Amino acid sequence: MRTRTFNKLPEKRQHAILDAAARIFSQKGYFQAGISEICQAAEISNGALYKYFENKKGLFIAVLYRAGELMLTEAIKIAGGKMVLWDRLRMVVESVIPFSEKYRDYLVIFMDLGSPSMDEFASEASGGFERATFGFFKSIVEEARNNGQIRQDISTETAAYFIDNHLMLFAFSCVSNYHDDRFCQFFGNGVDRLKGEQKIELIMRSFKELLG
Amino acid sequence: MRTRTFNKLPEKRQHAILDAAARIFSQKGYFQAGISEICQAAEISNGALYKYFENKKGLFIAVLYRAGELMLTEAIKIAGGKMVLWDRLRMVVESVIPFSEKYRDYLVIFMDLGSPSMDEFASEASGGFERATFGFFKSIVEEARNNGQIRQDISTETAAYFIDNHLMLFAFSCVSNYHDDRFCQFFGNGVDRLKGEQKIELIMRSFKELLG
Amino acid sequence: MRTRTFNKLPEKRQHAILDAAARIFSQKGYFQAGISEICQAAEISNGALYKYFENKKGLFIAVLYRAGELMLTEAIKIAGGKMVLWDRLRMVVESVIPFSEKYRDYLVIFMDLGSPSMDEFASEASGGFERATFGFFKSIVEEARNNGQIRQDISTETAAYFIDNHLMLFAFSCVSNYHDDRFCQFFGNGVDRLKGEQKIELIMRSFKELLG
Amino acid sequence: MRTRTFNKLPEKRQHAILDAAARIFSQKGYFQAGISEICQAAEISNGALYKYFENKKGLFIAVLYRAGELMLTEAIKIAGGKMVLWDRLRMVVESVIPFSEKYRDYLVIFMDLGSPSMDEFASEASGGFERATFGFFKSIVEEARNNGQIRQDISTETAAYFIDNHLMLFAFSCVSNYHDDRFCQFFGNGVDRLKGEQKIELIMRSFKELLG
DNA sequence: GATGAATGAGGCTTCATTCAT
DNA sequence: TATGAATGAAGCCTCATTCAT
Repeated sequence: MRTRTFNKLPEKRQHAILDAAARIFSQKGYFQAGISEICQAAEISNGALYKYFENKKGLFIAVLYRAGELMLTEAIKIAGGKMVLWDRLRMVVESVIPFSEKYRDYLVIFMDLGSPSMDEFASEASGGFERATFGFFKSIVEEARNNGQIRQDISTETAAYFIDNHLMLFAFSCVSNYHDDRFCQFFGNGVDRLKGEQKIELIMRSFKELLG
Repeated sequence: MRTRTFNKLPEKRQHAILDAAARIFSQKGYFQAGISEICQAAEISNGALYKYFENKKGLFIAVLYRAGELMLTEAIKIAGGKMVLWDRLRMVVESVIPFSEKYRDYLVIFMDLGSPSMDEFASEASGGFERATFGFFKSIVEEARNNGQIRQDISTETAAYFIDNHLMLFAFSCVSNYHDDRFCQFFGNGVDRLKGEQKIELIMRSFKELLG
Repeated sequence: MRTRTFNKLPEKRQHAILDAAARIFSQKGYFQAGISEICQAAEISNGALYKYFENKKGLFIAVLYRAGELMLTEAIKIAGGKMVLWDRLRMVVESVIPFSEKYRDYLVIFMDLGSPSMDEFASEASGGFERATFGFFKSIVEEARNNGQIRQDISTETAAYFIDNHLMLFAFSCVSNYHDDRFCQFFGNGVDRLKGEQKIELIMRSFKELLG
Repeated sequence: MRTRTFNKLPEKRQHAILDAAARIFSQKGYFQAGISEICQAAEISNGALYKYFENKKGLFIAVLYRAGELMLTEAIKIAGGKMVLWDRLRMVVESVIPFSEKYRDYLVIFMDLGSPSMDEFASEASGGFERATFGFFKSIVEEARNNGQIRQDISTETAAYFIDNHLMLFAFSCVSNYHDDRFCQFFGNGVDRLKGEQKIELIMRSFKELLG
């Protein structure tokens, strides 16, 4: 574990380094991102990086963990309190845009994990987080059904998976041209881009139409 | 466009070369795939490749076009004839597995386009195909609504996007560990992998629960 | 085997490359010799080197084989014909100096194999050659004993090992300050260096005194 | 000379540090040995090392001096008293094995000095010690000749050099695979390794056959 | 048109040495 | 005096692309 020396840094500095790495990784992708470029962005020497992390892979995994941390923090903010399903979903959907703006880079990186060339990293990060979102959506769906807020004949898995898919792809559409195009082709005129707020309303309409 | 010389090759040879390239691209990803490795797989010389295609990017785009071609061919097979919505959807869903087996490599490459580091290629391929699937799903949804096969209060876009999402992610789950894990976490026990047929039934159930 | 491409080069070019590599390896030692430096000396690009040899280690082994080749060629020149022991030994001893001048670099490299940090290479080259010199010395010693040219009570192994040691260390003294110093401390006044011819006479005297 | 601060350390600590450095230097060779690795082995900080020694080279020279010291101490134990030549030689030969076991690392380092890439260090250490062994062997040879224990017609230099060569290479064969192989090829069957005691007898036989 | 050897810039990583604490 | 984090030059190797044959 080379991380000992990294963990000794002030937390702000740690985050600044991971943020810088995330920026480069998100811009160029893992394989195209250069170590020197990252070091320059992080304002550390090449040597320092290798004191902090075993190698490029190790750095990337640290960035993934940071991404998980941030998402979890965000999730916790959303998960608390009692709420009608639609309010809660709106809250979640609305949180996507500021999150995707503030933590764009981490979201992009997370998204990249889907690529098969990243398979070696996928297990490193996805497991915990996916399981968590599943649990969360499952519980709010069940509660909503018990309260008669959604149709009785919809199974929990179906609803939870549907919600998760839509949210994931919505989040992706906030940071990737490809997914934004796709979203706009379905919901827009295929030429102009939809704005964040418009997307939110469309997502919410989908939820209501299919679950309500 | 060096493609002229490529097009002079017998079609079988063209396909064999693209297939070989697709195999390597899918195994390693665009950036990690080596030109020499591809040439070896395609049984052509390095020099020949640069006679056929401008450069690595040009080769990749040719592979993308081939992927689009194959998907379109498949789509056309499915699109024909009159059919009840559920039968048509089942037909589509069921076609995913053999397609993902036969054209695994192309599907994987297509999947990689979602990665932001591939943004420069995304426009190259997605546009045409996405627009096509949208049109297709939109038309069958509208027909189904007219025939009372699905709920009247569901908008076409919502339904078409929902269907497309599910199919896309199902297809991805057939070729990517990451997406397979995700699917199984939602629908399985999170440990064992679901088989193709089980997935099909779960997808169909989702369609029926949410649209029906 | 990357060597296929190397073996396609004209033999002169092959030797020129190996000679250049041998020069740098002998000057700096294996670990201190830089690939780029070698390429510059060999007038080839870095890339070419890695087409010819798997890596630095592979290049070094090729140099070792070349050294073995040269020594064997030299040995064959010496081994032929019938001769009185003393004449034969003188011939061998005398051949050391021109050989050490012409193939200084290879000799130095061969010498370096004795260092424990080179253990991984030692087996690559020594085995065959050592065994060969042993066989050669053993046969001339036995013949000499049968002809009454040396004392009857000296065992073959003892004599062969003695001869080999002296020759080896003599050869080393021709290319290494350390061994030259050592030789001169024993046989000279410890300050001035002995010349090649003087060394030859001293070696021959040793042979005669101890074997004769 | 940073050595002043080093000399202030308790002698045990000094030896412990030099022993640790010797261990690493012998395992990896001078160029492959890492300063940090040595510091870890010596349980001192990187900074401390540079307080004790000017640089890597300075540390290595200190290790060489320690090696010389130890060898001299051993030599003195052997040199004392009056003894028949063969007994004295046996004593020397027999002392090689325990010495090579106890001070393996120092012996290996000493051995490495023969490599031309170490020429810059060779003068640092060899001079004094070689001169000493020469003096020692010369005196016992002369005494033995005066007592009629060896043949009269053997010159002092020849005998001393012969003895020193054999002892040196025997010592090397105790710590280096390369030299062990060489010894066994000459005296063994070339496959099995000879044990220490067998080697001793073979060395002694050589001495008696050639000098006696 | 086809070949495949050659190029050389650029990537990841190491490590002797320094210096603020 | 001791620490150990930081430096950054230099090392080995890869690979997209070119070009003589």
